[in-house]
Amino acid sequence: MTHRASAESKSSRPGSPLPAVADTDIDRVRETIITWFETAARPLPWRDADTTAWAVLVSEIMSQQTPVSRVEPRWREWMQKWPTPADLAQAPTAEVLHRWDRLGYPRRALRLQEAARVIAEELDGRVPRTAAELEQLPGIGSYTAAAVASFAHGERTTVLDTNVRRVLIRLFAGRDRPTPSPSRAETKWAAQFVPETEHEKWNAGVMEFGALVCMARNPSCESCPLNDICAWQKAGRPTSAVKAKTQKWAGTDRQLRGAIMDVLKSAHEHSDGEDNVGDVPVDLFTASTAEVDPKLFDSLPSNTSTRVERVRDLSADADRVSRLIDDLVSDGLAAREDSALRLPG
DNA sequence: AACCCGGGGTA
DNA sequence: TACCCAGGGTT
Repeated sequence: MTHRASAESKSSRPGSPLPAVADTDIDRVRETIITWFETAARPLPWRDADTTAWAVLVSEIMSQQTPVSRVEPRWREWMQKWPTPADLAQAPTAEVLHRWDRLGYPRRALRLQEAARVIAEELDGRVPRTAAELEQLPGIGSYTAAAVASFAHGERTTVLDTNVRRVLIRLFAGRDRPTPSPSRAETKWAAQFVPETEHEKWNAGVMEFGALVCMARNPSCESCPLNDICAWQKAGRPTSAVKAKTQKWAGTDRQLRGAIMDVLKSAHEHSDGEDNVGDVPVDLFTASTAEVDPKLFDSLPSNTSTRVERVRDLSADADRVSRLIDDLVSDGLAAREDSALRLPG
């Protein structure tokens, strides 16, 4: 009980109040989560004791909005190819995007390289140690800064990802899911759970608990070691009336852009060690979508034709394709001089 | 606060 | 189909 109550006013609208939490419950939850984590944690490679801060940072960027199972193989390849910030800083951007593969949100790869350049060129190759400093780097927001500071450097931060938010909201607010984005009040509220010692175990543990027990969809409440104090359980596990709105995908620029990136990466892969690809894929797009010499496909990988057809299927409008390609160039996703669009040879 | 940014697995 | 996933950035 006590004076902890005031972290929340009536500010966070749809979610309503974050309740005061009794000290006994805080102790119970900390102890339970940390104990559970010590036996149930997945053996993720970036949790190994000898993992560098840089490698931890890469794992966190890759994991943004991306399931861990898909990240692991890419992360292993990256860390073998570019073990230090200086290595990634010097890599051709086209190759960086290619090795990002299909993890999604390729801007993350660009920003990771930008961050690598800042670290290599301005910070003497050292990953910043505090969350405040980390957050100054491109592509690193409040979550990633807190996570890297905690997991790589042992700083006592409040790591608040979607898992942590869901676990705490269920346990103490009795709701099934958190609001779309955390308020400052929620971050402050969540901070009270982070213990003085073993804070890395808490941060990693409560995240893991959300991923393996208190999942968004079919949570394992039957085997949950905290279901006796869970406010959501006591309330009968109600579901939110308001459903999160999901973005359209089919037919959007987003889908078309992804298809274009797919072709560019395919062509880049084929261009390794050769010099005959040039900017053919771009010509395929910017030329009339109605008429393309089939011989152009001869110099490309066998599946490029299929990929280009996919782009055509998504848009019969050549201007739209051109515009998206221009956007990709201006966004740096296909830098002309750096070679994703104008392919290396 | 609202919106944009990929892609794949799953119910 | 809709939802979910170790979020961040822009307007």
